[in-house]
Amino acid sequence: MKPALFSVLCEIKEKTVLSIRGAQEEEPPDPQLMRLDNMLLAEGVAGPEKGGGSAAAAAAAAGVHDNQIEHSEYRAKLAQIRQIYHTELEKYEQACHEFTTHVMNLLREQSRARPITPKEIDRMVNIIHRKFSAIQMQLKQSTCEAVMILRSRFLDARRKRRNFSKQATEVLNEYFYSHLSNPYPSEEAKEELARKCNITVSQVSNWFGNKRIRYKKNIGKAQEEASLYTAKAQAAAQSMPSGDPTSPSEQGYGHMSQTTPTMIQVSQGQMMSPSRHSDVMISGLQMNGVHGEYPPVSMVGNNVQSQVGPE
DNA sequence: ACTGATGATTGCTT
DNA sequence: AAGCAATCATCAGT
Repeated sequence: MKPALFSVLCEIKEKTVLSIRGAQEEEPPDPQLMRLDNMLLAEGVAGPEKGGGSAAAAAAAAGVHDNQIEHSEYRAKLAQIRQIYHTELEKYEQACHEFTTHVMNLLREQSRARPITPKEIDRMVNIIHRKFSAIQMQLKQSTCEAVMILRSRFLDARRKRRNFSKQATEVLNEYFYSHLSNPYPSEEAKEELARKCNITVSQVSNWFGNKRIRYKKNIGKAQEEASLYTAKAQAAAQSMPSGDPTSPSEQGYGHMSQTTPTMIQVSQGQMMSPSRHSDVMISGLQMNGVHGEYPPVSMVGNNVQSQVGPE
């Protein structure tokens, strides 16, 4: 009768609500879904709160270096995605719940006109669930994609490299050209350079690797640059007060006598630590020289994916 | 949009 | 393990 039916409905309703939040705990352990869930969990998008946002904000506020800034930016974006993901998820759960209730009411009314078996109800509810699970799946999918894009954009240094600051290039070039006969800095020298330039040792290694090969490939052009730096080094070594400290302007070369500094030219790199005092250069933070914002990775609409923007 | 410069990665050699 | 050579992907000036 009616009371019986009503209680059945209620029971189903409860089950519904419970099972929504654990779609993957249901029977079909959809491998795809599990993959998505695992990834979201691994990225910290799903799962328990982890004070991500505030930590990122704190890191951003605390100054620090390029890498860390980017990292914190990345985490901030991730937190954003996470939040949207959760609100969306909640929205879906709510909608599912409401819809189920609605259908229940409908069925209940129908039950006055014709007998409705619990099986039928079950079927209906299942259909609804499947629909909403599909939506959830989609949400998870696009969240995953958004995270992946974010990762590749922020964490893969190669995809988003920045040129070194002018001072850093200056320091590296000075070392390179004053050690042209043997442009292979030792581990300690690399560390020193890394410290001076505010980059990592492996970046120094990369730089010298690139420099050596590119110098070799185009000695003609490099020579001009070389003469510039050797002249600078000499000036610095002798601390010549007369001639102006040379115009540091990198592309100002051209005149400069043909000192043709080949790989052997510069005798011994004894004038190593010198110079670098000469020019003013951009004394401020090096990061204001480079571009500021990446593709607007903010604001997320309904679709989490829009979070990372096009490209 | 195109192009040269440049930092990073990959695969190979020594 | 370090370096070289080729290549990728982005930067930055035009």
